[in-house]
Amino acid sequence: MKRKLTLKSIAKEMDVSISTVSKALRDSPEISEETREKIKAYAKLYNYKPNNIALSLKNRKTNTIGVIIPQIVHHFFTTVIRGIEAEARDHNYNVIICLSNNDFDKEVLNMELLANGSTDGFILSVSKETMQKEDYHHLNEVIDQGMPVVMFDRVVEGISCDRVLINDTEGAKKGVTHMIRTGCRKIGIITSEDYVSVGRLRTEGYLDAHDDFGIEVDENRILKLDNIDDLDESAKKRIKEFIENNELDGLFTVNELFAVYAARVIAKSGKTVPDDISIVCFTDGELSEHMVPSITAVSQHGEEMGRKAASILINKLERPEDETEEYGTSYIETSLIERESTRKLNR
Amino acid sequence: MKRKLTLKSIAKEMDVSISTVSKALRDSPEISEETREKIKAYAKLYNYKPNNIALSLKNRKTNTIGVIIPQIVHHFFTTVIRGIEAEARDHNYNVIICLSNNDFDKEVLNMELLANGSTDGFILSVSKETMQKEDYHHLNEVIDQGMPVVMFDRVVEGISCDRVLINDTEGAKKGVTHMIRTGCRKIGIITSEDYVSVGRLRTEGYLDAHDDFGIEVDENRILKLDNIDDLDESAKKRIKEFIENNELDGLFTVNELFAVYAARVIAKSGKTVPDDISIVCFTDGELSEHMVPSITAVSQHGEEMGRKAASILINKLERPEDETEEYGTSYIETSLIERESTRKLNR
DNA sequence: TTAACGAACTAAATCGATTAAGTTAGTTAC
DNA sequence: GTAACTAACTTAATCGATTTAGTTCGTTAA
Repeated sequence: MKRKLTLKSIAKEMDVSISTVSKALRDSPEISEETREKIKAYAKLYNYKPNNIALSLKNRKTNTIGVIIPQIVHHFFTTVIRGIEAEARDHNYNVIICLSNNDFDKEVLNMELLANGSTDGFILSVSKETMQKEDYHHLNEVIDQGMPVVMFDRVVEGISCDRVLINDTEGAKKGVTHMIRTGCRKIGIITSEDYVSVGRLRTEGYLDAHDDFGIEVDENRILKLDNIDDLDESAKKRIKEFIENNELDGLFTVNELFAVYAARVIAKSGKTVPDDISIVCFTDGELSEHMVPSITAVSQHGEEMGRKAASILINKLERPEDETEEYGTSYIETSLIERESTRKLNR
Repeated sequence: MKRKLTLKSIAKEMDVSISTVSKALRDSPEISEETREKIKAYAKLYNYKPNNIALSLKNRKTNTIGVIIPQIVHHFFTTVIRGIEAEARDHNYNVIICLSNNDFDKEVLNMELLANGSTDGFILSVSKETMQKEDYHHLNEVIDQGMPVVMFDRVVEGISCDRVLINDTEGAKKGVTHMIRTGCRKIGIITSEDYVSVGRLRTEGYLDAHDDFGIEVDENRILKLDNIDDLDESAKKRIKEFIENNELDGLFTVNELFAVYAARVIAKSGKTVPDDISIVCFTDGELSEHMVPSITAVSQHGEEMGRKAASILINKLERPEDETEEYGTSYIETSLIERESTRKLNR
């Protein structure tokens, strides 16, 4: 086992001072050509790499972005991370990912941990528990210390930070409009209670689409579930009843899981998709792509979202003196991915 | 914006030396009860937290585990990460996740980055490109510097490190045996070329199961694809032909994607699952769970695997003087999750 | 009376890097 | 001949923490 090279060890070996080594490696004109070349050759030969920890301490800059997300298992988040990673790499930043598992305490813990010198800023999607508690002291604390924060997807109001969102209303409207255009007139929606922002906004899009075509909305065709993240037994039961008790010819769901389970209920009831009933879901993931029939989906463009969030954060980090105290909200456009669960549009 | 507290700023404020503050906060008996309490009260009031970077530099220990994985989009990896996180948290370690995107250069880059002071050790699953290149200099380098490494799932030989694997052969055997027991006699397998270790081992399990029951294996029923990670067009084509040209009553696949696509081909051909043909796949994920019909799967117990890998690594980190140079391989048992794609066993 | 001791601190080294502020020796200018 | 200048270094401060090795002063023992 060989010990890692340091400036000190090189200096000793080459019989010069530490600063000479440092300057030589950074091509300072203060050091003679000859000495410079000699030191650089030695460093290269033994593969010297500066210690990042020491650099971070000295520079009070880590060049690292902290990402805190509720769960990684969601395909959407993995695409967002990919976007963040890509943008970060382009600007020489590293990315540290921490999972909150939708747990408030863990979110706080992770932030405190990373805030103590490990990162320069944060990109985060707040956990469900945090939203319910409405306790944002940990966010305010890091912001107060001068660390920029960018929230995405699940954002809360009243925090001094930038936001990146998808246009939920517009996206839902696109999906529902597509069903209307392809002949559906009795479209149901499986969404969340209004206190979950994405649920509320997507429900709005559903209503907007109907409005545009002058179609009356039947309140019975709106199912609001508590939990938008999981598909538990009670949700399954309510979805089953909802589909059995409504004569639907179209169904919009705010996530993939609801759509997949609904498709299962529909298949068992002997109806076919899309002939008897069309399905469109929010979120483009593996499930909707691979199901039989595959499900038409409103894509959230997670990668683009990640890139955007990272780009905003890095921008703030690079010019910290732009303390204009101005925060913006960026919207990522959605797009409809037509698959087998909807009829073809006759143009 | 308020600046972060440091020992220095506290010392100045309280008119004592830095070391007094440090000692007081660590409850050293060298400091009088009175001073200690005063300093601790102040630190608590203003929420002092030591700077991790400074601690890491001083202690030459980061208490951080670096995790390098090919892709996060795989449900399996997300479960492994959850296990690593859980075990790490229990032992006061942090986890940094880096994605290699199956790219050799990125794997090397990530390792070098993290090795320069950011982590104490590594848990990794090598990228496909690395396996093909058989270039492990980056692994040997960090190991040479005294950083312990634990490989999981996709491991390579000839590296001085511990390994955590699932019992691939046993798992495949379980799946195939289940089909044989439920009456299948013409079972096909969609696997990878033998150079991908998991593919080779799972094929072995398939053969073993047949052996046990004295059933002859027809070579035509074995399909070996190049790429086990994606389902590209050429893979789709070969799977389609494979199923159409074989009179199968059972199908085992080494991943979910192959199974899902096969199910689609089978459905289109008018046959039904499991009545005409049973399906079992390796890897328990969201796809197999939610498909209609849902697919019986060999679960890899990713979380357990992550915990095990982290536990081994942390153990090495905590007692570095156990330089016995002995490395072991741990196996995680698989289990069969019976779903709708196989017939029920008559007991 | 004074050496010895201990309580309660402080000073300084250290981790590994960067960099402003010296230092030394040789060259140039007048 | 010497002041001024410069090339090529070195010293030392700094980032924020810990820790070993002092320091100071009051108390105790002989």
